[in-house]
Amino acid sequence: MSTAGPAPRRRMRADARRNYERLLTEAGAAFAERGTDASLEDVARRAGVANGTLYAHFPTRQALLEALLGDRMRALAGRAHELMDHPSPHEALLLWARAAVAHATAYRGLATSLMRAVEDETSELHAACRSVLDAGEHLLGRAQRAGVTREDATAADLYALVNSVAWAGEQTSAAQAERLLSFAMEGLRPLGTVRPARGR
Amino acid sequence: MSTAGPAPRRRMRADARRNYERLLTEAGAAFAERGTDASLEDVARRAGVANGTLYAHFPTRQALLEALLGDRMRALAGRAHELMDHPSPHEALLLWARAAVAHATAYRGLATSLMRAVEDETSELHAACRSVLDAGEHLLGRAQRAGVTREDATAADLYALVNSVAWAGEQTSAAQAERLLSFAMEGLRPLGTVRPARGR
DNA sequence: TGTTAAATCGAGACAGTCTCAATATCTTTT
DNA sequence: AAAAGATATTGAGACTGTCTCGATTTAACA
Repeated sequence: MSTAGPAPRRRMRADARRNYERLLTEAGAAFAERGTDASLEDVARRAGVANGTLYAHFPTRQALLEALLGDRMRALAGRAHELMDHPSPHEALLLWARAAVAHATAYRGLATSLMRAVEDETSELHAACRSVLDAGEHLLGRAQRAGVTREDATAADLYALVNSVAWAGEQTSAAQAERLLSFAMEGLRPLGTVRPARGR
Repeated sequence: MSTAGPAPRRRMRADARRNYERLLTEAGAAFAERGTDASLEDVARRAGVANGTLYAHFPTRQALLEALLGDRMRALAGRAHELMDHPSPHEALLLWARAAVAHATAYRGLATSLMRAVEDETSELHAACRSVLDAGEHLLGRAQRAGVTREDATAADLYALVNSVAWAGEQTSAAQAERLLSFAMEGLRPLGTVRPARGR
């Protein structure tokens, strides 16, 4: 639950702030149990508020997701920058990808929203998605410069890969997602090289 | 457009048969342009039929998909069996995976349905999905016995992989899907081996 | 306490899913 | 060729959901 709030130009009225927080709480709960397609009518009901109020605060579903996840996504981007110091560029990339998958699995249906939002400039989630994609690009670039990752892989590929794996995890199990991720990340190693017998 | 029809215990009435075919045609068109979430009300409208008629013929959306895709899916399974004779087990697996991705990309949203249906025994699509999964298992098994594919990969992994890639393709582009597929399939090679410099 | 800007309310317009009793249509039989 | 019987179609209706906007309420501040 973020404490940042909705970018208030001036301080919000007390009732507005209260409703904003309640809506966020209930939306988080609803998304957690029903996925990102949960009924917004229901969210408003659970927050004890008319649905018009929900739409006043969050004009779109993506706005709700941004409010719910924006901070965490920026933290994920930050984590990528920290990992730039990790001794093994390939390991760093794998660790970060794993974290990104975990993030994209927060709610059922989230991977789809994240994928849509990165393309759609008008989405409230767009900026957060971009920051994640850009962060991935740094890690990927370092791995490529170190010669431990295929040159033809792009940041967009990495973003799609992470979200695809998260999507698969939503449909089946976290264990399968982890296995898929390890396959795909191994597949990013350059062709014509000997791969370490232990996948680390 | 299948000519198999709806498993008629006895011959269908002429009007029923006509409506069945029309519904299938329009559903195919609607799914093609709107994805698998297209409005069924609209499908019925376009077919010039009341929506109750649609539900009489196809009790669920998945029933419609089975009628539309069942034959093609069984053909895909058949293709796997043909490929068992291919000289390169790894190449055979790759070729088949590519065909499976192409199939799962027929409609936007299809990958999700295919993933759901393989888990859900009550789905009308379940049997067709199983036959695809089982077919993949044969190809995968041969590649593993030949020592060109990781032992820890399962048929479920392959199924999930193919559908994840198809999903990514839906969200972005066929080109990116192809790249993701090639990464993942390379990643299926056994650890501790030298990989060919050209991905074939 | 009165004023005012801000926020909330909730009915209403619309679209979609799915069901089922009434009705219509085809097929078969005589 | 008409009636009987089986089969299929109809479309209104009960839901659930999205989203908007004019009327109303409420908090903030002098």
